[in-house]
Amino acid sequence: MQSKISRQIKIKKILKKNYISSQEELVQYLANDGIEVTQATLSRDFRELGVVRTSATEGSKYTLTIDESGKQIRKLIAFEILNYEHNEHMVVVRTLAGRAQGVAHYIDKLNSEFIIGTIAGDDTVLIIPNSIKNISNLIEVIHKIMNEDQN
Amino acid sequence: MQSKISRQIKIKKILKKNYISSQEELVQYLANDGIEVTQATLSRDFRELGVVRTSATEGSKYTLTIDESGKQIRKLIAFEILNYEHNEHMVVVRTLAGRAQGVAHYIDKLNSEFIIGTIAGDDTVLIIPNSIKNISNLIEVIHKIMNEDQN
DNA sequence: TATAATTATGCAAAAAAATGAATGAGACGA
DNA sequence: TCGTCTCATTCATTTTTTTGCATAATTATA
Repeated sequence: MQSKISRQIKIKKILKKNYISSQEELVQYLANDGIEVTQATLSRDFRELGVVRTSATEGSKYTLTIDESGKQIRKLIAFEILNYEHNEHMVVVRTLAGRAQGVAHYIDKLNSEFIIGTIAGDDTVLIIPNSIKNISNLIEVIHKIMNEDQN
Repeated sequence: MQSKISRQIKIKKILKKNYISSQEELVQYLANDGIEVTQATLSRDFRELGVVRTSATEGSKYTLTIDESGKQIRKLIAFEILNYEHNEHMVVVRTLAGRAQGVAHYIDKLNSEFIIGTIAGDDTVLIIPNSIKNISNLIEVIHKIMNEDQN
């Protein structure tokens, strides 16, 4: 029996390549790969991975959503952000090298009313508030992201 | 604050702002923030976070390395990569939306002899081999990254 | 080199996460 | 409405991870 993460990696691959329309079906696919799990576990995996049922031409199938709502993504972002600073006009977030684009993308997708845009370099994200009056609200948003750890 | 991840986030912040030259010292800082841990735990945290002792002007201090060797980064990359495909000339890796830059950065830093460069869009990384003869070696590298989960 | 200071690690306990079995909940067609 | 199918959830259990303590190993210092 492999680890959870390797099972989830496998799930991503299978969903990408095959037409899977029920969790039980995926149980079979995984079994063929020597991974034994029950439907209950897949239900949880799907939630964590952000898998959704989409209606295809023939019936419906499961697809990977590339959305940013998964719990793992949130943890990931928290890990990537090192710190932040701000002045009266904007907030600058420092990230691990090469991760700024990803962090900015996540922040964009939050659709926060306080943010009108982000710009990302290699390890720096610039966040522009909709008003300088909202800098503090904006900081609160960032702070929350950094301390993301509730399950 | 209780979880490991939030403690490590805090550690990153503290190291960034303060001059910490021993693990015991950090124990104190954390205690001031209401986080109680022992030196043993910090020793392990440092390894996981890639914290190193650097010699500063006055003595030595601990610094965050922004390197790509940490175990957490490897797991993260494996999570971000969805799949890959290739033709005779190159390999194309698909990632979660907005994560391609980060993945490409990681791949660059591998300094693989088989890779002469990467180009990243939003969710796609193009990897160019040093020779078309090495496509298979290159694929092996990618494959290994995707299945990164040994502890 | 000897001593002190600091960090890493083996081990056991505690805490947290993952999992399966059973079952509840919801959708859908007969 | 009833029965069927599928997914989500609860509960109990197993497995894994985290952690502190004690101490070994290492590093710095006199």
